[in-house]
Amino acid sequence: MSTKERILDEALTLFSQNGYDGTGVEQIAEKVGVKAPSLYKHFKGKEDILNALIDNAEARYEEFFGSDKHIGKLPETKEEFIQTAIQKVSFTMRDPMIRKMRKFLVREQFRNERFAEITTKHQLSGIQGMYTKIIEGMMQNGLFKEDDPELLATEVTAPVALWIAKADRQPQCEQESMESVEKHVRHFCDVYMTE
Amino acid sequence: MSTKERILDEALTLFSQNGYDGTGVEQIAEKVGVKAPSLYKHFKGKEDILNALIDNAEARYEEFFGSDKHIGKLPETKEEFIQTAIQKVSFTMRDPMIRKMRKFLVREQFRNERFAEITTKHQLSGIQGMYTKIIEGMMQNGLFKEDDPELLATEVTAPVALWIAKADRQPQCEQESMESVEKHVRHFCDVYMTE
DNA sequence: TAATGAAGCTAAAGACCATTAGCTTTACTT
DNA sequence: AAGTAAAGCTAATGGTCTTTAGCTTCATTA
Repeated sequence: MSTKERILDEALTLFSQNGYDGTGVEQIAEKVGVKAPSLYKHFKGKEDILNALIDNAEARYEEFFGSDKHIGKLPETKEEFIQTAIQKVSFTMRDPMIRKMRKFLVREQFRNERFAEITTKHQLSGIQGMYTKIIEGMMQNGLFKEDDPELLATEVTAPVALWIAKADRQPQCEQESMESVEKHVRHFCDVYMTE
Repeated sequence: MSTKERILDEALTLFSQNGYDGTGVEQIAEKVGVKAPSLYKHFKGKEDILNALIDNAEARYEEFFGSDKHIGKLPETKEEFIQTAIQKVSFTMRDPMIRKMRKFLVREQFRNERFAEITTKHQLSGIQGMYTKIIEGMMQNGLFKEDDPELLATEVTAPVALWIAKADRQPQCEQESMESVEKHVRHFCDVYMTE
């Protein structure tokens, strides 16, 4: 990993922990194993690092949710739907990179319009759009009762988003959150899926 | 309003806009109409202001959700449930004080455990607890089908929380969010309420 | 081999910021 | 009327933080 990438990596870690204003360039440099002025060989300034990170966040979004590839094959049974859903949540909640990115966006979402938009994309449009398509497909296959797929996508993903946010704040609740998620998803399936 | 209260008021406004680290004591003083050193006649330091604000947030939570008073009388029809729900959301989304408090907590939730806990209370326990009791009561009155009231409370409140968060980030979406809320609540009632 | 440019370093400038010291005013109390 | 305490002010201190200037090293290339 190049120094430039290492700077971005450590900056993201620190920004997600202490926020942009709460992080000094010296801290970033120290984590990278370099003195602060050396950062300026790679970035024009502190804000340039921030902008590079948000560029990455946007690119990551496009890469992940830009095409329909990430949907994969549609679940064919209720249990398969539940299992893949839980597994996705567990991964999203625990993966260090995704976790850092999420906390970073939550912290900096009010900085300007661009941050706001990208946060909405990551937090709402992306995952809800994905589940809209999955449910739509499964509806056509007769696995879901006829209903508005977008509405159902919101209803299944929104509680999950709140529990993930809680686990980000209070990591000791991670297990508890996962249990709530499973209970919720099962209930959702009982209500909206066909037998 | 006393100077001390005015300081807290302006500090909350600025902290919700620019964050704690992004706000200088001089800015607070200027909004109050006073020079920065005068703040120290009322608070021991900048962090003391922050702590007073979080004390207020906690007190406000206890006052509002501590007793069951805030539940009021149970809705007696589907339409009444929908109307009161929408009205509560509209108020919560638009009231300037509540909005500032919410943005403040979202921004500072990772500062320490106390902030994390109070944010969870405001964002999850409070409103979900309220709806758990409302739905529970209405279930006993035969207006809701038999189900787990806590689960239903989560399912009706979580999407609302996400739309409110979106409207905080992107105020131009406020109307759109309210429409989504209404659509969602109506769908929720169609599914879980008796005829 | 000489030249070049990338990437590091030290030292320091310059801005900003929270806080303190010490003075003044004002209002209330005795 | 004298005393006192609250609440404001100016000036300044000490610290931190971002950024720049200028030097060194080293690898690559002409």
